[in-house]
Amino acid sequence: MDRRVRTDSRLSRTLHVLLHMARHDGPMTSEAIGRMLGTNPVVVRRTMAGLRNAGYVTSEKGHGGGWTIAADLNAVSLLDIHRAVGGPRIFAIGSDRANPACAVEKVVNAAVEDTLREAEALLITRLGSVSLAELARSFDARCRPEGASDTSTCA
Amino acid sequence: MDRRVRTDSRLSRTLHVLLHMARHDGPMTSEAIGRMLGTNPVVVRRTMAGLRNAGYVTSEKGHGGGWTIAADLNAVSLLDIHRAVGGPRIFAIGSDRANPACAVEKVVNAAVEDTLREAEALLITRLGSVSLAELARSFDARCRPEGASDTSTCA
DNA sequence: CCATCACGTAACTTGATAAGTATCGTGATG
DNA sequence: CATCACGATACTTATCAAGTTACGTGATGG
Repeated sequence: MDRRVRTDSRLSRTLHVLLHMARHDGPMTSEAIGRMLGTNPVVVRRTMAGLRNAGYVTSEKGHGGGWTIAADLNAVSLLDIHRAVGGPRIFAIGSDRANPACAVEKVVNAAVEDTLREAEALLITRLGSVSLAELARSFDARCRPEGASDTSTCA
Repeated sequence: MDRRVRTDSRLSRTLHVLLHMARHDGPMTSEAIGRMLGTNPVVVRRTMAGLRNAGYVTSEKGHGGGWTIAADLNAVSLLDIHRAVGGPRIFAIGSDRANPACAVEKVVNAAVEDTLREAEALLITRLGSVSLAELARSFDARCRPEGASDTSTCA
C-alpha cells in the first residue's frame, strides 16, 4: 500500500475507441484514434499495446495499416479491458504501512482495507459482467435505433 | 472527472491516531502523534485541523497542550472521519472528459462512472455504518480482552 | 517578565505516475 | 524508394499527498 497514482482514464478511453472500431470498416490508425481522444498517436499506441498483447486487437504497419479488433466482442468484458490496459490501481485511498508493528494500526488498516476490498470486489464483478458487445448494444439502443456504419461524431 | 491523485492514507492514519487518543489520558502533542505515524508534527496538524473544524477534537497550545477528543466515539463514523480529513477522491480511475460531444464516449463514460458510483456507494455505506467506538471495541476484542490504558505499542 | 512549549500557517520540496511530446527505427505499401 | 504507420525509447509535464523549513502566536510556569 504505497504506490502513488493519478486519475487513470485508460479504461474509458479504450472502451470508447473499441466501440468506434467495432462500427468502422478497416483498420484505424493511431493518428485517427488520437484525434478522437484529443491526444497524440504515441499515447494511443502505448495503451493499445496492452490490448494487442492480450490478443484483443492486431496492428498492421504501412499504408492502410492501423488497429483492428481481433476478438469476439461477446467474449471480452470491461474487466478484461481494464486488465489489458494495465489493471491499474483502483483506489486513491488506502493505508500507508502494509505491516505495522502497532496493534491498533493493524486493526484500523484491516478495517479500512476490508472495506476497500469489498468495494473493489463489487466493481470487479460489475465490470466482469458486461461484455463489449453489450456495451455496444446499449449504445445502439440509446442512440442508433436502426444501426449503421460509424457516423457518430467525436469532437 | 479530471483531478489527479495519490494514495491517500489520511483516513487510516487518523483512525489510528484517534484510537490511541481514546485510550490515552490527557492531550497528545502533534510531536508524539508524528512519532507514532512515522511523520512530523506539521503533517499531523494539517490533517488534525480537519477534525478540529468538524468538532471531533480540540487543540490547546502551550505546556500540557495538544490534541483531545471532543466527541462521543459512538456518534462518529469512519465516513465522518473520511469527510473531516478532506473527503478525498476515492478512485484512481475514471473518465478524462466530463461532457464529451461524442455519443459513444458519453455512453462509455456513463457505464464506467455508474459502476464506480455503485462501488463508491457501497464503500460510503460501509464506512458510515461503523463508529469509532465500534472500531475501538473490535480492537479490544482482538487484542486487549481485559482493557487498560494505552500500553499498545507503536513502532 | 521571559523561556519554553505546542499549535497555526505559509511556502517550498519530494515522490510517484498517467499523460504528453520528440525522435528514431522498422516493416509494409504502392 | 518515398511514404505511411507502428514500435520503442527517452524525456517532460501535471497533479497532489506527504514531507520539510521557517516563523508567528498564545499558554504555561518559573
